[in-house]
Parts: sequence; C-alpha cells; structure tokens
Amino acid sequence: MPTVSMEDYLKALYHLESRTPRVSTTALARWLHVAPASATEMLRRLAAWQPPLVHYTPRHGATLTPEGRRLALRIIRKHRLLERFLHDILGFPWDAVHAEAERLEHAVSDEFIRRLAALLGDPAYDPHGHPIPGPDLHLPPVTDTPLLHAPPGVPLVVKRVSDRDPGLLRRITELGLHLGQRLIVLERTPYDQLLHLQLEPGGGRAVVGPRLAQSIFVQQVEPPITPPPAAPLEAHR
Amino acid sequence: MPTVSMEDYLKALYHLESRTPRVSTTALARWLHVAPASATEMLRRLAAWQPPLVHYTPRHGATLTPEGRRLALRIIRKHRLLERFLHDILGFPWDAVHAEAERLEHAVSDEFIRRLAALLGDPAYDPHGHPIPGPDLHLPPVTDTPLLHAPPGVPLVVKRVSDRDPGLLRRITELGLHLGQRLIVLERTPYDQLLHLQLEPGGGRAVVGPRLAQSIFVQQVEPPITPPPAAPLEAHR
DNA sequence: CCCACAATTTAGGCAACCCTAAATCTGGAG
DNA sequence: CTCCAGATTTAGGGTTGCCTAAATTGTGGG
Ligand SMILES: [Mn+2]
Ligand SMILES: [Mn+2]
Ligand SMILES: [Mn+2]
Ligand SMILES: [Mn+2]
Repeated sequence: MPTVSMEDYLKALYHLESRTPRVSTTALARWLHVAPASATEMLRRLAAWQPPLVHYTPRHGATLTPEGRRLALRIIRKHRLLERFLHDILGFPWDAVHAEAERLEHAVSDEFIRRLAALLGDPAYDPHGHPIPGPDLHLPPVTDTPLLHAPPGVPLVVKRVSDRDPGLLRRITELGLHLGQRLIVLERTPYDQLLHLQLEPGGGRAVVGPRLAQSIFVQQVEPPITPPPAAPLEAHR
Repeated sequence: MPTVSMEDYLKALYHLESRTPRVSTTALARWLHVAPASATEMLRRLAAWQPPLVHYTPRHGATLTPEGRRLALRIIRKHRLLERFLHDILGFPWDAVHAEAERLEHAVSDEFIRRLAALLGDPAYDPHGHPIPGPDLHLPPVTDTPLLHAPPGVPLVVKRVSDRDPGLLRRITELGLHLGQRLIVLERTPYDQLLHLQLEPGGGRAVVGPRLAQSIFVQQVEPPITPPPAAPLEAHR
C-alpha cells in the first residue's frame, strides 16, 4: 500500500544507488523533476514508514532498506514486463513503451504480472535490454559498458540502451542501431569525442556524439570459435 | 486530464442516469461508497470544470453534460475492453476482472486501447455481457430484462450479469449459469419470490432468490425457425 | 582555521479527496 | 398551509504531494 509517488521515489532511489551508495536529496529531486523540498518531504515519509523503506540521515542523503529495495525491484519487474508486453504484443514502438509502463506499473496487481510473465514466456530482458527481475526479484549483474568508454578496434554488440528519452531512442533507430547490432569503434575524435562506428556485418558507418555514446551500452563479442594461437601468459600484477 | 476520482464519479453518474435522469447526491455517494459530503464536493468540481461535465443544481441532483457523457463512455470502453483482455488473454476468472479493470482503466492511454481493441478483434461485449462502446462511443440499446421479471414458461437466454460483486458471480457460476445459457422459469414461489429454473438443453434445475434474479438479465429466445401459423394481425392502437 | 556558498531543510501555501458533525433546505404528510 | 424528517450542504479537519521563499548547515577553498 505505498502510494504511486512513493513507488516512483523508491524506483528512483534504486537507480541512483547504482551510481552512489548514498543518494542526495538534490540528485533524487533532479531525477524525478521535483523541487528539492519535495524530495526531503518524501524521504522523511519513507523513513517513517513501517517498516522503514529508507535509512535517512538529514543533510547526508538516504539509502534503501532491504524492504525498500524489495519494493523497488517489484515495481521494476512490473515496469519491464509491461514494456515487453506493450512492445511484443501490442506493437508499440520501443520509444513509446516507457511512458506507458510508467503509469501501468502502479495499476497492475501481482496476479496480473504472474499471468503476464507466463504469457510472455518469462522474458529475461525488456525491449531496451534491461534485465527483468525474476519472481524472486533477483537481477543478474550488469556486464556491459557505455559505448563512450569502449575500446576501438574491438568487435562489440549493443546490449542495452537507456529508455527514459524517446527522442534518444528514435535517434538510435535512425542510425541503424538496435539491440544485438554488432559494431566496431573505428575512431574517437579528439576534443569533440565523436565516435566513428562500423556497423557489422556489412553495415554502413555511423557517427555518434558523447550524449548518445553514454546512453548505449555494449559488450565485447565472444572471441571467434578458433581462438588465435595463445600468446604466453603475462604475469598479472 | 480529469483525475482518477473524477473519472470514477463520471462513470457512476452514467450508470445511475440509466435509472433516474437526475442523479441525487445520496445515490451517487452510496454507489461510490463515500460520504454524501464528498459527493457534493465532487459535483461542484465537475460543474466548475471547463467545459462543465455535469449540470448541477444544488439540492436537486445532477446530470451529465454531453462532454461528461463522452468522457464517461470513454472510460467505460476502456474498462470493458480491459475486462475482455484480462479474461480472454490472461485467463482471469470472470469474477476477478472487474476489480483489476477498475484500476487499469485510468492508467491506459487511448493508443493502448486502440491497439488492444484490434488485438481482441473489436469485441462487442465484455465477459459479463455488457456492450462495449465503439471507438465512436456508440452503445447499442439494452434489450434484456432482469430474470426477476421474466415470464414463466418461456425459453430464455442469459445475456448479461452485473459484475461489481465477485461473490455474486461465483454464485452464478456454481448454479451452472453462464452467458448464453438457455433456461425456462418453471415457477415463481409466492412470498419469498424464489424462481425455479429449468436449464436447457438437458440441464438440471436451479433455484434462485430475488437478489440473484435481479442481477441476471435474460432475453426471450428467438422463435423456432418454422413460426407458428400466423394469427390474423390485431389492429395497433 | 574560517567563512561563504551550495545543499538542504523549514515554513507556509495550494489543490485534490476524503471524513464527521452541524446547519439548512424541501417536499410530502397531515 | 404547516411543519418535520430526511436529504443535502456547510464547516472544519486530516492526508498526500507538490510548490516557492526563507532559514540553516556543513564543507572545501583560501
Ligand atoms: Mn511510475
Ligand atoms: Mn526499459
Ligand atoms: Mn476506476
Ligand atoms: Mn463487466
């Protein structure tokens, strides 16, 4: 029986905790597009909840309690399964599903989600490549890195894109990118940090700026089946 | 941009108007399980809306304006399509769909409903036999009557059941009744108004009290294909 | 080591919903 | 035609969630 707002704050706290263990009032307020005073007020409420959903030390930020984290993951599971449904079954474009799921996640029951998950075949990822917490709320560790920091010359796959900005997603589509797209960073230009990409196989080229490159997450492609002759192992330090 | 509460009040007004053209504060309050003072307050709000959603004369009840009726029908369309989805695709039992749809109806976008209607094949009725307003919000006129007032000895079909009380729906199922079930009223007992039913074809018997009989709506079965020899037409007055 | 300034909280308000208790109106019985 | 019981509104409050403006505090640069 947390309210819709409380659920959105819990989700925000969960996302922000992946960057900094303690979440500041300002970061929270900015993420949710509310005034800092509103975030302060909500943190007090979440800390006063029985059982408490955050540990809140005035002037020193907040952390989710285990119970807070559990609730956050429950909403995230609902959100991502709904996105899959909206995309796969209703045919919404991938830049439209987030906003719709943002409202629905607070309206669907646990029973609804159980049935939906079964209908969808218990998918492990949402349409943007975010992992979906299982019924036990477990999440696999993240193994991808922002394209921005990916090494040049190495074969990569697009694993995940951030999903809060529809314009960004449309731009990504325009460039010919999508989940599973293979590519190689050809060059990183100095000063303006543009990335020149070679899309594979046989795809074209694309240039992306740092804004975009920060929102696209890639992984190195597993090495080819016949590995190159093993070089003598270097000593690890 | 009416709120969730406003939408629920509009829907309630729509339902109550089918009984009495002017809806009283008390009737509205009772329907929504709120205090009369709360209904008064909301009626003022709805009347002050731009454009006004009700005509409200203090102490003399309210009526929906055309715009209010339009919004009510839009929510009812969402509600009933969602019930079909929950029932047909997610497999919810028919006594569970109403409560779930009651929340979802406020969270889904028009675009969601367009796509859902297409997926479902533009159904005309919800799982309880209520007609679903089309995209133009048109509703067919109701032609069924409460079983309570149905004539004995005549072949009938169950066309519609009221859906707000899950216990009622479960009871109806227990009795072997469902939409499309054919039956004949064998007898109406005096004083306690019990109806003895013969379920067809080849079905068993059932006895229902007035509470139930008021919530089940039936229609006479079309006459058999070879009509009885036409009696001479009586003059209409 | 201090102090200014950025971050944060406090104070005070507003809107939507809901409630109970007290006033007020109104239509129908007599 | 009067009057009263029941329907309805008004008065006064509570909660959630948001805001702006003012006060406060903690810390990092000097
Ligand atoms: Mn949300
Ligand atoms: Mn997503
Ligand atoms: Mn509702
Ligand atoms: Mn229904």
